[in-house]
Amino acid sequence: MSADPKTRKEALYESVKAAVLTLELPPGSDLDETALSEEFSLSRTPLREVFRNLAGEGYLDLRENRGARVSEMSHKTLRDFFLAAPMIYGAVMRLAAVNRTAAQIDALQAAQDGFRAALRSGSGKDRALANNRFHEVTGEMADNIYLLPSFQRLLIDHARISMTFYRPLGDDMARNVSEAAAQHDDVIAAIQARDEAACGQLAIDHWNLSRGQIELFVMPAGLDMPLGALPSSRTA
Amino acid sequence: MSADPKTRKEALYESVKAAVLTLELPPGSDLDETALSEEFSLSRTPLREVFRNLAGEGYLDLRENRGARVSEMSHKTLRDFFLAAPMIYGAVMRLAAVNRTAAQIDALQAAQDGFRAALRSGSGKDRALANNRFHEVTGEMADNIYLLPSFQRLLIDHARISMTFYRPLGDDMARNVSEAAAQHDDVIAAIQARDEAACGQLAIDHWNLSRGQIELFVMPAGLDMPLGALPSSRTA
DNA sequence: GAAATTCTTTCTGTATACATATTGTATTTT
DNA sequence: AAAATACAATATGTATACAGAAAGAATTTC
Repeated sequence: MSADPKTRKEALYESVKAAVLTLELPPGSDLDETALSEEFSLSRTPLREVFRNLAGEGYLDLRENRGARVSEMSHKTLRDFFLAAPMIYGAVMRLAAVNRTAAQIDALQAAQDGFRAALRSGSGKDRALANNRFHEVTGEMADNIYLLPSFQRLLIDHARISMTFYRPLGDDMARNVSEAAAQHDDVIAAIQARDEAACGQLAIDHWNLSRGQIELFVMPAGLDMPLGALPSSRTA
Repeated sequence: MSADPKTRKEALYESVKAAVLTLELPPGSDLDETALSEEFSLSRTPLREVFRNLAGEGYLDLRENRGARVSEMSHKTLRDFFLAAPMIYGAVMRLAAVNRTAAQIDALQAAQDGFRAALRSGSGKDRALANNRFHEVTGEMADNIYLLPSFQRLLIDHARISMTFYRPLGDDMARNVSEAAAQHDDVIAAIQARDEAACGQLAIDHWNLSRGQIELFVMPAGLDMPLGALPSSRTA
């Protein structure tokens, strides 16, 4: 483990963050202070500070006298998510087109390169993290301190929802992620061109793609089975 | 000071929060850990936890090796604020109409009673805090975990901006706050009626009233003075 | 044998001591 | 005298020890 305590805190922060986003730490799971403080060579004091930071950003829940947990996901949060996401995503994308700097475009392109690399050879977790990074950069570009907190919370659960529902299920899935990557390229171009209207439309398109994919798994097509195939309860 | 440590932490939290909202602690001012830990009979450990909570909610900024400061306000934050506020306020108001519970309506009415009481006999700080409380309740009613973080940050700086610009300057001011109170009454009625459209319109009206008042102070009418009244630099 | 209660163990919260970094001051040097 | 450097004082970050609360295990009681 690294010598510098500041680096070790950073490592803990990034580690927990990635574990939450990839569902390696599923919603509701408990975090063990003692185990983590040994793993990262930190005493409990700085470790608990990191927990509090992560709680403030929406990754963890801190319960009185009862330790830290990964923040929960429920039907309600899913509903809240679908309500809030289009508005916030649209606003962030439009602002990104207006406020982006040249350096941020490079960062966005780097994130997109990472995303495509994850598509080619990475795991589902790598893909989720790379996609998350891409959208984090758009948030930095939008550069509005009042929008960012909600946007970042949406990104957390977007990653987790995607990890839940985007499973490797053949061609449909492959086409979907490839389409998402193509949209990312369009987003970069529109942001570079400072085309606010195009960014607004791309936000909608990108959201619809994501939403459609999620809905497919939440509400799959009904099974097509002849009635007679099911034994009735009378014949028990 | 209270015996229960949990209560003392709560007291510290509320005290700093109110001081930030009322500009008693102006943006950028340093917080003294030692002084506050003595004042609230807390050791530095729990005190710093409270600081971290407040930082997560946008009240404070925590700088590495350099203590806590009240979060800054700048021309940029003011601009960010005017950009984000209408959208978020509108969304929260509409959702409040849809999701409010009966108990929350009572809480909202209580907040409004407190606001009117502050108008009659309270200080500017009391008014700002009571108004803040009213809008906090609308946020609770909206009940969307993704919108709340941004909404609450807006409320912090709305209170601080109002404290800066709404000064007791005679009849204009009195008419303005009285109008605001009347709008609050309309808001309660519309939320009670679950009238989402009316709430959306009231959000716009209420925002415009607030915005107009701020603009009056940011951009006052130019002085009307005859040219000859100004001594020219030649006559020095 | 099942339920309840008590005791033990484990974990969370707080205080304090110590290490490290920063800031202000005084001294030295040019 | 001004600037720079070294030193002292102060404040922040970390570790650890202790106190208190929750959870679990074992015993007792019905």
